[in-house]
Amino acid sequence: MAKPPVDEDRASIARAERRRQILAAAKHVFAEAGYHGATIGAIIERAAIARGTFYLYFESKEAVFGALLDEAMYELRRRIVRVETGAGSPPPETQLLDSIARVLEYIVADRALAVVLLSSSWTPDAEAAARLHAFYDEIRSVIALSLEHGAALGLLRSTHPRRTAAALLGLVRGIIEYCVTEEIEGEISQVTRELIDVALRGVLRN
Amino acid sequence: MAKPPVDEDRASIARAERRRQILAAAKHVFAEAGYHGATIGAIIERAAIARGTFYLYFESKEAVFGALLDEAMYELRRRIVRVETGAGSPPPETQLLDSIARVLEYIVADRALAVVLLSSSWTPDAEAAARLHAFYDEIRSVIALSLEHGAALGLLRSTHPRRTAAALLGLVRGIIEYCVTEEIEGEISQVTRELIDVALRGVLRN
Amino acid sequence: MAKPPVDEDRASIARAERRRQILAAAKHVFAEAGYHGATIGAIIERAAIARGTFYLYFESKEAVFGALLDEAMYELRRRIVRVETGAGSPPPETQLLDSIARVLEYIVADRALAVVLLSSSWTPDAEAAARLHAFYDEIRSVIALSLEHGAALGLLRSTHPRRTAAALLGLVRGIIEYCVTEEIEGEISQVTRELIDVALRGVLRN
Amino acid sequence: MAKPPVDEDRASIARAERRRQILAAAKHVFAEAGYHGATIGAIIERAAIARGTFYLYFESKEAVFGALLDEAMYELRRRIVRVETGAGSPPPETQLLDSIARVLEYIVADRALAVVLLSSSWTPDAEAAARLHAFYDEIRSVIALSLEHGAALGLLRSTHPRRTAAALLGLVRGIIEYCVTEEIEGEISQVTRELIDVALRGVLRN
DNA sequence: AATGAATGAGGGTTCATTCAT
DNA sequence: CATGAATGAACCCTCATTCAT
Repeated sequence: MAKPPVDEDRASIARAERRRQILAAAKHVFAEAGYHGATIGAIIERAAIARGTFYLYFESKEAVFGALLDEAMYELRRRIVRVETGAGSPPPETQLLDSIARVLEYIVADRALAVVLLSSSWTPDAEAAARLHAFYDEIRSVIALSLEHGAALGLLRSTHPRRTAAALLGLVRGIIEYCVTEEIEGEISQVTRELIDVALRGVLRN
Repeated sequence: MAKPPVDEDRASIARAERRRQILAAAKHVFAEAGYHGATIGAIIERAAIARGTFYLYFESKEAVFGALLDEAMYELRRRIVRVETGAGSPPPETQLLDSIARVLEYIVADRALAVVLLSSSWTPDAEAAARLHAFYDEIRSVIALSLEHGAALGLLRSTHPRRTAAALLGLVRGIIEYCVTEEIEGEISQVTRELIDVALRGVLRN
Repeated sequence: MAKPPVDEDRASIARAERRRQILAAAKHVFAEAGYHGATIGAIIERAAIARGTFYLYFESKEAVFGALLDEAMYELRRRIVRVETGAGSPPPETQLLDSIARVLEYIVADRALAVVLLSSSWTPDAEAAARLHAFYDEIRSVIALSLEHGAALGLLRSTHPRRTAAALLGLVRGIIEYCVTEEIEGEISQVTRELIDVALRGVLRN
Repeated sequence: MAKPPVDEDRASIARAERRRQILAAAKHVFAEAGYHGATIGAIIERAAIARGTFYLYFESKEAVFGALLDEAMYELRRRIVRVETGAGSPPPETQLLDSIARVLEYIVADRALAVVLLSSSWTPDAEAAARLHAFYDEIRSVIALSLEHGAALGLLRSTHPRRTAAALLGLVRGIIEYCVTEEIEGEISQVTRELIDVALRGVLRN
């Protein structure tokens, strides 16, 4: 009674491993060529598997792309927490800083993923594009709510929440793009702090 | 023989007109489908020309895309001026605001162009991507220089110039994306003011 | 004013010619390999055209097959006329004989077409199969009606019309298959007469 | 050691059983999709066996198809007996009727088999097609011989034997197709009698 | 004996590009 | 100059077959 389960486990672990391997290959190919430019040929070459094997793990090119996005979105959502202002909570600024730091660390550590997330908002056909779009919308909403909350508490200035949220999301994406392009790893916390500083206090001296 | 030159002019004007017509069609197609997703078939259909005619005006698909970027970059460069601090110059904030307003007006008025510029930074193959990349780098440099300048004059806080520039560029792109997606036209000046406000003073109350 | 129309005509004639050429090639390939076994590669090789050219004339493999069937069914329908029994009409037997002779002549002259029509009633997917099926049903109905008509007039024996019609249709198909396989051309009229004879009077001596 | 043979028997029985199971599954799949449209995947799914297991019992897709035909042809041959005219034999008409009734009963009871037999005469590649072709030829010969025999005895009219045989084979196939398509089971004997009647006496009243 | 993951040749289709008219 | 029919490389995907477990 011991063997079968072990075998099944082994098999299922191997399968999961294979899947990750293909996903990783696909991520790089999508990053380098974009959704349409990416070819199954490139993916399987990078994953060092046969053509047919790919379709054992993913139904289609679209499906891998979707899986990629889903995974990334899941990881990102995990790292973003709404700012709490109850008694005993850490100062809002710290909470915000932590969320962003977690996101930046995750993304900057995975250049390819960053490229996919930053670039694919428009290109791929329908489905996936819509999903990514919805994701960004979700984040903008979180930011907008936080801004309104902060304003209500008198912590933040009163601005058009969604517009400002869009600007701040862009700001973060700008930094990510920079970090990814410039190979700046390591002192993410420093970058994060600067980022927050610009967002909170602007670039003006006073 | 006075005529030929006139004929040539007329011909060359007609030719330029045709070229614009193709470029405009291509812009929309690229915006809707992305670089790889766009097809010559879609472009010529929209431009209402024959297949062969396209190749009379552009060497290849890559070439139209390049021309599109070049034109846009030219227009954008025209609208961005370095902030001057000499005596008699308008206040720096005003100058900055004017630059951004001009850029926003141009871009938001041409949704398709905005989409192409925002999305294509990674996708198309090599050449054009590099050019767009270089363009964004150039803008980041302009911003970084302005930041350093402002800091030297004691107007701005001292920050890591390129990093902050990247953040600010992202901020502008975030707003553009928002305006383009949300169909907010008309009160661009208002949006611009808000944008500048966030950039200069941050979201914090004090 | 004379040229353009002529050009158009020439072009449209050339186009029709090309289409026929592809249809003919497809007919042979379908006859040799069946619907699924047929490949576009085989068709274009036989038609001596490039892969893409095929798709300039037909939307898909299914489409050529459909066009093939439609054409054949049109030709067959033209050759089948309901037996008339009004005063002054030729004797029913003669009319029947003429219909069948016309059908046999058409089909036996085109071995490949015969094979396609005889074999494809089951295989190809859905659409075309249904169309062919409906066609055979239509013919069975014509036969059944004629049988009922003949019985009402006291010319024919009273039998289960649809069952007998199915048997007679099979009889004709059996002969066609035989003629096509055995390379018997030429004296079709003789074969037709025999066929009718068996159908009308059976094989029994008295 | 008395056991091994028993084990072998048991094993060989089990093996034969498995084989039948696969054949049955294959028959349905071939009937539904045709030779080329049928996939090993569909067969093993229907047989509820693993992919590799299939190849333990059949060398290839072609091989199952061949086995299917062989089995069917064997069963059909068993049911067709040449008409005997010796003293003490049952009347020829009865003998003929019995043969056909046996064939019809066998075939109509197995719709899938009927479809395979009726449709696959042309499609599958070479080998199997030739075998089925040969089988039909064999039947045509039996019929032709019977016709000649009957004519020699003065029972049947004198006709071109092979041509008439082809027509009669077609007639039977037409009825089979009808019975299979129209879901008419049960009173096969009635259908058979009608069939023979048409074949022997034709549709004419006199 | 049984399994099912892996393979890769080959199928249908698209589309950037050319060239005779 | 303009046209659009023709081309064929390249793409995504399927499926018969193999082989390590």
